[in-house]
Amino acid sequence: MNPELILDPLNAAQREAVSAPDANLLVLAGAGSGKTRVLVHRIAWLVHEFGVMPFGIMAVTFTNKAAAEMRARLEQMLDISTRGMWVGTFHGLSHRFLRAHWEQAGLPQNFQILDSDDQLRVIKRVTRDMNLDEDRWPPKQTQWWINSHKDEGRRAFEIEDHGEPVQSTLLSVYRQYEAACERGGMVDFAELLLRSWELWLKDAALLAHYRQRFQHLLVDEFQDTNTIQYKWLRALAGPEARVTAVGDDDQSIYGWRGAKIENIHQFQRDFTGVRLVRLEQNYRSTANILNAANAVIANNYGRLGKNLWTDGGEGDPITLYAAFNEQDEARYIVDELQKWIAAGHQRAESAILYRSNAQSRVLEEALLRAGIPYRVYGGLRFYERLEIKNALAYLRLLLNRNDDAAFERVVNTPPRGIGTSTIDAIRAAARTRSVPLWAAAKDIASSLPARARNALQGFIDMVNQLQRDIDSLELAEKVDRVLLVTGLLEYHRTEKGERGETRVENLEELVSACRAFTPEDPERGAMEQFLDTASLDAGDTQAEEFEDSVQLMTLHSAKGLEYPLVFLAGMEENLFPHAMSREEPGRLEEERRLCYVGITRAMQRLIMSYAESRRLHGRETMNGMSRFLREIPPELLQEIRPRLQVTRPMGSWNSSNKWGQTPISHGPKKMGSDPIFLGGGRGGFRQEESEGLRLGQRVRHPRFGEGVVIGFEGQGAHARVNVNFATEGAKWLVVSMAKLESV
DNA sequence: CGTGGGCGGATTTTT
DNA sequence: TCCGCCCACG
Repeated sequence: MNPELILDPLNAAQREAVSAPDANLLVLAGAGSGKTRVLVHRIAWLVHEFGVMPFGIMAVTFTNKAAAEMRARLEQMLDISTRGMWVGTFHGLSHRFLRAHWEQAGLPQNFQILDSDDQLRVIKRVTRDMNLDEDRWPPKQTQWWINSHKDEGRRAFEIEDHGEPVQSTLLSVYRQYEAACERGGMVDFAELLLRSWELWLKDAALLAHYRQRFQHLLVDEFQDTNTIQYKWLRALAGPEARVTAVGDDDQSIYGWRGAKIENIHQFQRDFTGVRLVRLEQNYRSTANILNAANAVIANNYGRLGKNLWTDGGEGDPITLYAAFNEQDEARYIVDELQKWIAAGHQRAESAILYRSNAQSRVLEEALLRAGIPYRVYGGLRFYERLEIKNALAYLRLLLNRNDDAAFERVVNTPPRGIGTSTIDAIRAAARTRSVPLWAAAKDIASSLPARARNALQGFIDMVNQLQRDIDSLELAEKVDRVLLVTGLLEYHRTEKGERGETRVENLEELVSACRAFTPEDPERGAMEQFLDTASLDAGDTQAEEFEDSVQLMTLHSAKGLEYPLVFLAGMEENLFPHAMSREEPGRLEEERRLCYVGITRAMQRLIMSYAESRRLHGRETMNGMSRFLREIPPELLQEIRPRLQVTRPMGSWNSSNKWGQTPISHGPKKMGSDPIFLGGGRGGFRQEESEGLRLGQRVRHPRFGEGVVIGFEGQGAHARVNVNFATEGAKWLVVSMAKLESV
């Protein structure tokens, strides 16, 4: 391959990165600056210019989606096979490594991956077994506590027990949890990384082997690495390997789950001769959008520094809509969407982004009313669904009877008369004998009362028999049989309502997924490998919605995506920045980065909105516009309903918040000066009030007194009326909200 | 064993 | 307000 072909399509900075010397490299890639492209071309460059064997390259990403995309683009670009190259997530690669070295890692050959749901179940059980009050020791929190230690690379034995009761207790749960995983041959997500790393440190020969092999490591989204991932990388790289780290400190939004933005700084200290290249030219957004993003992020401290620019045009101004309440906001968004669609655009080219999932409901209702198809991201993913988890648990139990999490899940699903007392007895026996639940169940079955005995024995026999029956079948047939024999399919089929229907469909989908599955490792069974995929991959690549629809998602899930039209809804204090993150400077900065991420998703048109009044947790709240809006230069913003004054809904209006705390009085300069926005009426619009107004009619307004109607604009709930007041002069009012009485 | 009412909590999410 | 979870009841 001609090296020029690799560099040709790139700009100067991209070229510099791609053709940098074969040494450590840090690429600061701004949003929309062609990050993935640089990564892929860099690999091509390594292969074609430096003669690196694909076999010696490892490329690490955070999500399976990113890994798949990288692989696809590599294969398109490189004219040699990418076989032998390791491309995957930290977890996926660690898993691969542990499968190859299970014995050295001290794992059973058939070890199984525990997803967070399973992990929670195990922790719940441990908590109960320790006779801890679940209200005082919520398993969710314990899970979080354990995981954050593991993400930092700390085992239970490494944590010092200060004798402080809370910490002591959590620590012993951690220990018990580790023991339970050990017994069941279960490995949670953090464990994959931790154990790989420990094995490298422990086994010098093994580490040397991998270091020898992978002389070239590339890491995407470097700002999202957590401590154990960084340690993992450092250990594997050693002093010799050349590491290319690509990331953007301004897009670090996962600090709350352990990502260490500092790693990107630390990288320059820990690795020798790191060359730094900044990618600042943006190919995605208009200048107005980029300038807004730059202005917002400039308020953060300690950045590595970066300024996005484009050689494209200014584009449309950014629209800011000051909604009366969340209903009004939703309706405005729907109106704008309809205009957009009417102008011949695809719905799928637009996205509505929000800070928290709870915000989607109102938006969905408005879209539903307008008959606009939409898709909400972030629900339960395929492999997380109850019926799928049930089916997978059966498969796991078939492969490994020691899998307690699986046992607990299916022993009485579908219900087969194995009640809590029986299960408690099994648990107790398992605990006293320190054996897995399955073994304990077998042991105590005969000593149970007849009914329970039969039920339990029936279950045990069924699983054993099933294993023999499906032994020679193809994966999909195996699963099909399991669904049938265990009664799972029938059970979900008889669930009432639509729910059962979808569940059966999902189970059928599972069988098709099995049919489509190609195992990679001939040494291991197909079902084992399928289960690994199910644990490590959320499965959201499949079942993509086909219909052209508006995309709804949180700001977090929007990272990495782009849309010609983007709405940022709910730009209010306490919502965004979220109340939980406002106090600490560090967390506030992360919110600001999130805002930066949101703004830079927009390609052509960005519409931001906030609600003066929002119903939240059953309360009418008035949060005021987000501080991030104030950080955008006013000349970039076009306020759709600029207001000179704000009145509050009658019930909550009081003079103390009339001026000083009214956001608009500190807000950006208004463009133009015409209409006046007036809040009025509680919780919505009064359609009937917009009727019966005619030109010349005398009306009375609660604040402005009497006046004469001198003009109309718009229709329906958006209709506005121009009233010439005796004392205040002419003002535009939104008919549906201003409490006008005819005189 | 399944459901319905009462209660408390209510960012963000990948692997 | 609304949703999910827990417990009590049928």
